[in-house]
Parts: sequence; structure tokens; C-alpha cells
Amino acid sequence: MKRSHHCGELSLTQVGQTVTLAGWVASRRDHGGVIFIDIRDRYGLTQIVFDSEENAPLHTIADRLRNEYVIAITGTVSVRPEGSENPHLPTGSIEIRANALNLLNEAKPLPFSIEDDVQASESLRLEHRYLDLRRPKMQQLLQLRSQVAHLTRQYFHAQQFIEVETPILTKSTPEGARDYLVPSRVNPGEFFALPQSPQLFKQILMIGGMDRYFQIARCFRDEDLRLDRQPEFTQIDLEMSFVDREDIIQLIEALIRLIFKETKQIDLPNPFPCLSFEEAMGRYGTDKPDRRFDLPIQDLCQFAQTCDFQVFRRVIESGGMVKGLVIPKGAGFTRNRIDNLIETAKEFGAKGLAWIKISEDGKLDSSIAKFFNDEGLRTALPSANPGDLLVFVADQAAIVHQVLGRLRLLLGEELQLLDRTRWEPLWIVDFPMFEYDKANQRHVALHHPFTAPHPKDSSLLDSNPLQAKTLAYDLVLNGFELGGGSIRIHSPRMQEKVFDLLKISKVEAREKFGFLLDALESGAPPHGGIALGLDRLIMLLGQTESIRDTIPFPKTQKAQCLMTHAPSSVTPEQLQELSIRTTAKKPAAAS
RNA sequence: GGGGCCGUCGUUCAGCCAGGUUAGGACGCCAGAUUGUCAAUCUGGAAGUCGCGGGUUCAAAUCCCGUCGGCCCCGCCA
Repeated sequence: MKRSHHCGELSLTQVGQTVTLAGWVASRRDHGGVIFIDIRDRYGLTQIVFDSEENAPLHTIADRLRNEYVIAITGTVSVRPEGSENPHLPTGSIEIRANALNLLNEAKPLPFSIEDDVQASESLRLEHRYLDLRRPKMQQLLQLRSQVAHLTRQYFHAQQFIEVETPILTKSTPEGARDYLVPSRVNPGEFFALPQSPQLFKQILMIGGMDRYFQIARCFRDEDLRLDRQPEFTQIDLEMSFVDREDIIQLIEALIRLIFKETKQIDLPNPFPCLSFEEAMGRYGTDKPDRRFDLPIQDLCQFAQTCDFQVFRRVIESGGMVKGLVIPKGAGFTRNRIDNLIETAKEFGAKGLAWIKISEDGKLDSSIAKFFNDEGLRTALPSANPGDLLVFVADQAAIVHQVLGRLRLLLGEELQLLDRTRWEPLWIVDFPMFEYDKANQRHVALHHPFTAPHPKDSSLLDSNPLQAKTLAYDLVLNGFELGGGSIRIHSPRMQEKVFDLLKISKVEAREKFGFLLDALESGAPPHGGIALGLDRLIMLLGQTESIRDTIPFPKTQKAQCLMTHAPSSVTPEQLQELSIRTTAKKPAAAS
């Protein structure tokens, strides 16, 4: 009994035909003389009718059917009696009058029912992922993921890219995220690392003359998880030779526009807006701004310098800044709500939060209002209106931006400024090359150590490296970092200089990156690339809550798989073979 | 490493603040009835180590301490 159609395709066109369907019992409605079964597969639902008057023995068998039994049925496609059509179902104008039933498998009562508005907790869903995956919502997400991967491959193949697989067992590198390590049995005491990204291999591929490489690449980072972060995730990864920043930006924009158009009929702007890192930090307090609502951070340094409020003036004089938010209609906040806002600001790292209400008649209402001159404030904040609440943070730039950036997001949510139908992609460029790590007294690469400095800034590497900007770019969508890349260093001397600034010794650089340095010495073309987070892209495109919904078998926040119970202990014999001894306090018994 | 929320029949919630009858509802499950339902309906029934351990108390789902697990966030994620 082989199926002739799937469960979502029959309509009035096939009326009268004998068909066979196979799938799961999605619902059973027993009316005594007649039993209705909804049969479900990936493609949809079809109603089956078992009528005791038409076929009594079959009706008796159908009586045994329960939810999620796997069945195949043969019957005649029939028009539903007038008035009993179901307009909510694509197949709702027909039904199958069964004349044969094959019970392929039974199912015990399930821990949760298979429906889109799932009632079960996420941990239960993950434990029984095979049931969760039967939900249409999950099937749609995985289908979307497949569709995006397909479009991506088509797009790159059409543009002469070569899809290349790079090693999963590779070399541990300093810097970056923690590595997942894999012991080498044949090399006792030595370890492979799983790739955090194919970064070095794709550069080597360029030096190997591949010209245009892409890969849908699995990456691994042993860091703590978030709603948009999994320890293993997938990147759309690419690298190109003889290109500049704009080439890559245009190529990727067009791909993203194509994906949104093809899968969701969404038109994204052309070109995407672009902000410098400095502008993004200054206006939104973050390098991944969510621009689905406005509420920009306002600069009040000039005003603060000339006001009578000592707290502000002292911060400015010591090299800090004063910035704020204009909260629309915020003058209506109760004192209690403002106090909560102040508390939150302190949790975010502020020493305090100054505030001023502009009452409906335009008067300033605040305990610190007396320090300010109305007109000066109005000039400094032309966008502030009567009825608004102004809040200020005065501190060093990093703190000011962090606090106001997070307050902005919080208020955007609370005041429902966030328009969930909007799509706001943008590029962030001109990242600084380094941050200074005070604890370890050294520079740290903001992107990675292979990022080329902006040509006009390369001399700054000697004089003032912290001022140097790079040819890196991040793609941001709705407040999530979708991807990032850069034009790479292709000069061995520049690469050595950067390692030097990062305090990576010649010996260590040779040991860890010797192959790259050698490759750079042997005719490396100028090159650059980017990697996009496929899981995050699907999360946004599919408008789902977390990255876990886009991954068939994800890990929990403790990096465990609730279905397989990985990771787990192994036998002492396995460890011995690998020349490994664990120092864990209570190693669970191997099972 | 730190902060917050959550954990009660198979599932999802109420009960906890203010300790005290037999821990309750809905969905699901089981049985019966039912020939036009699609959240089917009606009648009846079964189903709970209140996450786990300890403490306080005459008495703990409820209060206290610890612990385990899930989620969100900070740190971390070149």
C-alpha cells in the first residue's frame, strides 16, 4: 500500500479518484456510526471518513485508532456534504471515504500533543524532539532553513564561487573563544580543536588561488549560551580575492535581499544603511543597534559643560561625557517608576540617573532643574517636547553608552515603540583595530588578528594603534549581529606587526600561525570575506523566539542535549586509550 | 563566576504571601453513548514522591537552608 498523494494536495480536482495516503493520526472524532480521522504528514491534513454503513468491518478497525498512530488508507476522494466544508483547511472541501486501512504503527499516549500552539515546556519539547519536529511550525522552520541554504548555494555558484569543505579536526589557536578539544589517540597528549570558524583555511584557499570560496560551515565555540548563541552553529562563510570592502558589502546585501524576497516576499532597502562604529555607539550605545524604533541617545556634553550642575561639569572635566534619552510622554511616569529606572541604570553600571520632566506647560520639573537654564536645555535637545522625560547619564564614554544603550532597548520594549513588522538591516564599519586590555596590559583585536587596517591608518599602528580603524564590517538586522567580516592582511610584514602589537611572540606566532606566515610570503593575493550566522538569519526570517527553534537538535543553556543526554561520561578504558585523566570532582559513572 | 524568573496528576496552570478538612481546574488518557465532526459533544472513571535533600513546627506544596534542572541577562563569545 504505497501512497499516491500526500496529505496536503487533494482538492475538488481529484474528486472520484481512488487515492492512498499515509501519515499520522492528527485527530479522531468518533460519532458512533461515523469516525473522522485527520491524517497528517509534512504537507498538510486530510479528513478521512469511516462510515459503518458503508464498510462495517473497516469502521470497527478504525475504532482502535488513536492520536499519532501511523496509518495508510485507501479511499475515494469525495466532495464534502454541503455545509460541512472546512474553509480553514486547504483540503477542506474534500474528504476521503476509506475502503482500506493499514495500521503501520501504534503510538502510546504522548507527553504533549502535536499542535502549533504547543503547551509543553521547551525542555519537554527538547527531550522528545521527534514529537516536537512533527509540529507544522517546526517543519516550516526547517524547510525555511533548507530553502535559504539552497538559495545561498545557487547564488554563489552562479557567481563562480567554489564550495569547499575545510577540516573539522583542526588546530587550536590562541585568542578568540574557548576551543572544543578532541584528543588524538595516535598522538598521546595532543589535541585537535574544532574550528571556531574556517578563518585561516579560507585565507589559505585564497593564497591557493581558489579566487572565490564559500561554505555552509559548522562552527564550534565553547562559550556560554544565549537565546541567539549555540555552541555549535552554522555560518554562511565566504572569501574572495582582489576585492575591496564595497564588493563584499554589495555581494552580501544582494544575497540577503534575495533571501528575504524569495522566502517571505519582503523588500529590504537597497542599499542597506551604513553607520560607523563610532556613530552606532554614540547614537545607540551598541555596535548592533535595533533601529526598528528611534529613541536615539542625545549628546549633552556642550550643554553640561556650561551648566551649573557640578556632577555634570566634573565628569566632563575629567574626560567623561553626559548623554541622555528623551522619553516621549515620560513626564507621566510616577516617582516610583522613575526610581525603578534609576535602579535599573545602576544595575547597568551607572552611578546614577539624572532626570527632568518637561511638564505640559513646558516647565522643567526636577530636583536638579534649578541648575539648568531652560533655554540652554531646549537648544541642546530640540527634539524634547512638553510631556517628555529626560534622563541623563554622566560618566566615562563606555559606561554612558552601555547604560543608555540598554535603557534604550528596555524602554523601546516597555513603551511599545518597537514595530515588529519592520526590518532594519544596516552595516557597521570603521571598527577600531584594537581595544586595550588593562588587566593583561596589551592590545586585543576587536575583530580578529588578520583584519587589515584602513590604508590611511596603517601609519597609526606605530604611533597610536588605538586610533587605527579597520576594513571590517558587521551586518546587523533588528538588533542582532547577523555577520561580520573584513579585508584581510595580505602582507607578511603587516601581519607580523599586528601579532607584535597583540603581544603574540615571534615564537608563538611561528608555532600557531607559521603556515599562514609562510603562505603570506609566497604570493598572497589581496583578499577579504565575511561570515553570516545562518541560524540567526533563520531565527529572524522565521520570526521565532530563539536560535534553538532553527536547529533540529539544539543544546540547552548548560550545553546539553536533553534527548541524547550528551555530553556524558566515558569508560576508563576509553580515557586510557586517549591518554587522558579527568580532574572532575565527581565524574559520573560511565554508562 | 554573578543576578533574576520558574519547577504541583501525562501536559498546562491555581493553591504558597497569611502553615491546618480528602491538593483543585482545564487539556490529555481510559470506559460507555453518539451518523457530519474538524478545539466534536454527553456521562462516568483513573491519574500527584507538590523537582530532590535537610531544617523549623504539634502540623510544611506553603516558612528557612542547601541542591538539581529549565529559561532570560551580566561576565564570556578574536
